[in-house]
Amino acid sequence: MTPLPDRVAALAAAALDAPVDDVRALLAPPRDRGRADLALPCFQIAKRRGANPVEVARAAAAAIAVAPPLAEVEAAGPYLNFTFEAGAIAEEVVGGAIAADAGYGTSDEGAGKTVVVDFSSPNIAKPFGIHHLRSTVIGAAIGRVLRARGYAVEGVNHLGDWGTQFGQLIVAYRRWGDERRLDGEGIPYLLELYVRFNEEKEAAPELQDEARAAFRALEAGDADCRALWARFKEVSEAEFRRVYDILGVTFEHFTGESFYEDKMPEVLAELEASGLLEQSDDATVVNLEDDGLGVSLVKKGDDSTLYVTRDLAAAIHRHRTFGFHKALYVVGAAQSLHFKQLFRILEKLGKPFAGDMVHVPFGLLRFKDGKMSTRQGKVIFLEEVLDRAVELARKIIEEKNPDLSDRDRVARQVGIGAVVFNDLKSRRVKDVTFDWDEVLSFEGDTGPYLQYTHARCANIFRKAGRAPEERAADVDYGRLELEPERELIRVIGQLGDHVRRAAEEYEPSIVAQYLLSTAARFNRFYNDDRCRVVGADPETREARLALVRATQITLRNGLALLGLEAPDEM
RNA sequence: GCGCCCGUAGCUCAGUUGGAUAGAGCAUCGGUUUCCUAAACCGAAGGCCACAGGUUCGAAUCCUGUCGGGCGUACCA
Repeated sequence: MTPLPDRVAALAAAALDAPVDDVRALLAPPRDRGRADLALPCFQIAKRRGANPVEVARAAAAAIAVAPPLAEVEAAGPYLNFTFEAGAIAEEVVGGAIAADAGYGTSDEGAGKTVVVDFSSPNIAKPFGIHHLRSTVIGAAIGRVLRARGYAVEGVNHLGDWGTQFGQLIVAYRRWGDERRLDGEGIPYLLELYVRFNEEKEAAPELQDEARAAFRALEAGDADCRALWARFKEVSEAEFRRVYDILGVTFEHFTGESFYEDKMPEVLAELEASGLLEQSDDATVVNLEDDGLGVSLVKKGDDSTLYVTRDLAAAIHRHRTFGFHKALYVVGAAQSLHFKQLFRILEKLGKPFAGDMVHVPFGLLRFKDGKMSTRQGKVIFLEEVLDRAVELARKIIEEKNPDLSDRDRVARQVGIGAVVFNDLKSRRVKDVTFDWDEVLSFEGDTGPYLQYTHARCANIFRKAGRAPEERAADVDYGRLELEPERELIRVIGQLGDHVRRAAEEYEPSIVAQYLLSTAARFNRFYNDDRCRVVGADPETREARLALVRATQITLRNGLALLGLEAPDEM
């Protein structure tokens, strides 16, 4: 059956003598106040024919025959408002959501297309800090949203496992390292060495030269340096995998920067052949001054490589391997220039896919008193944050629902949900200031609020003595006619639109905000005495159970896109 | 200096791609539980949408400029 908005667009287009597509594009749910389900602003259409929009709306309203599924067509000033019969819209939205179930909100518009998502990408030998959560959680959510739109997604963890910093670490370890402490303490010990190196470097600048030499040796294949590097990497990956398990984040590929080591000579040769390389102060650069992008250093004075060199190799390799539709880089906004340079160089190399590469930036995580700095040891370990959140969730459960059978599991779901949601709820470009109170908040616009709302839905089914999956044969959707019900139905009907926008804009917060408004609508319904489910007459009860089920599906699917679990009880 | 990003309630943020009277959460004050979990709900208070111009029937949204903040600006990533 044709979706209701399309049918309205057809009716309105006929009455207005305007193209259906134009009308369909203008048709939108009105802002909260109105009662109508859809509204059509008539300004543009009126202007095109030099008429008064108020007149146009009034004439159109008179010309449209009000027949099911429409209950009312009204001209409100320059707007044309449409209201559906309660049963028609409820059947389409609620019935549709229940029928689609896990598929509700998805689409196949990306079928046959592959998107590569480069995200998380922490640096080896450094702790997985709270600041890595941003790329990890945002990138993972973008990947899930794209999959929901039908795209094939290749998630790549571009581990920072190559570069001068390993020269630094090798130097630090050779000078001050202690085998037993490395064995026993792992990453925190490596962090200690890294911090010490950066402190001592202040007084002894020659240390930096030593570090560059060590990295050069590493790149040249020096056995000793290799062994140390492999050791650092092994210690780090163990910790990272633990964190990813906790967050439920997976990758198709764990190809770090070192993976491209043997692929860089080819790129450098291609750059050379294209005449893009210049010598400048001993270094090898690509000059992008004409594009207003400065110069990009592809090789240092000592011939060792840089970040951009590896990213060029990675981009070419990825296109060769995946033939991607888009390649996304979920990396902090601070690296905007780097990506502009990278994409521009690919363009200059004549790579046809250069235009399909997208930097998806996000804002900096900062402390109240300034920037987070690994070099100074100013980091908050992600695991500490998660542990505290889970601990607090456990405490709250013991207070509010001490009989809950699955306490540990739910505490984990809720605690982690709070931390993850907190990072996804605002537009990603905004800088965020780390605040324990905010991260550990479970009330208001939070993940636990959404999870709690979902649990309420599940609880209604328990109270009704019904399995949520069980479907009544006949539901009289016309019973859903009270205002709180109608508003809940309207919002449920918009999941797919919001998933689409989130995919188009690579913006998980669109889903997060949508879920908050869905939960708010449901809770209003839930708290309204007129809308009680279990005590209602049999017909109304069935209809409301269907509405609760549709809400539950919407919340559960949306939470899943963000990487949050949806417990049935908490 | 130049480039990119941000500026909406005391604080943290939404604002459906330019539409109707700018909305939430937190904090403050007041209320709701013999009734499906109060991690909730209802109400009060809180606004020069940084500022100034411009485009438009219409601007928080688009353009220009100013101010404020953040980030970046070659041998780190």
